[in-house]
Amino acid sequence: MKRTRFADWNCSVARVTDLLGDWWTPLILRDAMRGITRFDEFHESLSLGRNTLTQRLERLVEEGMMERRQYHERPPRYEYLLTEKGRDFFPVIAAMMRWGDRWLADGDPPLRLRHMTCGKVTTPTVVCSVCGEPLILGSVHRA
Amino acid sequence: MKRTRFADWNCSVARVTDLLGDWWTPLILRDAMRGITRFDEFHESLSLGRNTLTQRLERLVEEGMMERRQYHERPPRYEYLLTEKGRDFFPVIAAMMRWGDRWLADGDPPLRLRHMTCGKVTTPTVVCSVCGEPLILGSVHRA
DNA sequence: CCTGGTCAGTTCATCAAACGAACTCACTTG
DNA sequence: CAAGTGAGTTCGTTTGATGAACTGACCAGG
Repeated sequence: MKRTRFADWNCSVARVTDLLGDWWTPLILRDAMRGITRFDEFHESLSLGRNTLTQRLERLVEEGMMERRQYHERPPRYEYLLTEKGRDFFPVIAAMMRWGDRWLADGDPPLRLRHMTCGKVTTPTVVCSVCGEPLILGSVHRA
Repeated sequence: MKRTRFADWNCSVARVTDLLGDWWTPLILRDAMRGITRFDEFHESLSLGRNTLTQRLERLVEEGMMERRQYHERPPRYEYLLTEKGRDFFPVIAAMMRWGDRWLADGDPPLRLRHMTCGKVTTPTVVCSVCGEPLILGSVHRA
């Protein structure tokens, strides 16, 4: 029995989950956002099966979130770089970090972020694009 | 062989992924945020196996993201309500929607959100908590 | 030349967990 | 009584992760 697919659901969350709702893909993306590009680096960082890593990287390339760039000719060697589409997933990762820091951290969060523009230690905050107020559950409804 | 666990990783994204990075949990949370509370409603909405739904709801209760509230005594009947911890996951879902709307939608996004405070159709935006500028990959680094 | 190391996969056997159907139990309703 | 509802539980099958090993194409050094 094939795993349930959500790609055709008329719902963004379902479609995102279909693409990225597995154990490894968010972590691969996080690593890619940290600058990791090569198969071995991903493998070392995450310690997942090589077949699983291969498959996930392929999927991310297929979906246009990563591209392969050849960095060595013989033998052909590729690195995996985030596309715009892949980089644009950063706010999701940031929101996850925010939630995890608040609710799953034992003490200090594992990692603090500094916003380079204002120089301050920052907390990713999801806000309304129009008025800038933080969006919380209950403050939005279907348009 | 037991699935790799990330709960002890010193990394928020990994911990969040350990808890929520499975196929169904984000969708269950989305449905809960839409107001669904009962076992049958979840089951109907998502069409997943009843055992899988049971297990996921249990996990969410264990993790303190949902609580069971008895709404009928004989036989005992429970509904599943989001806690503060569960509601605070909304920005992650919103960020996923934002990304999905932009990159996975064929035409119009399936769902537009209206922000009740300002009354406008809104786009969830992840910003710096200090200066309010949108956070994109590359604009933050480790503090 | 050979050997060993590196890199990026590929293969394979095993097992956990999803899947989907059916079942179970305790009620309620007609 | 039978049928329906709701919330699980059980069970057999299949999928896909896991972890180890293998493979092939190089390169470097002896």
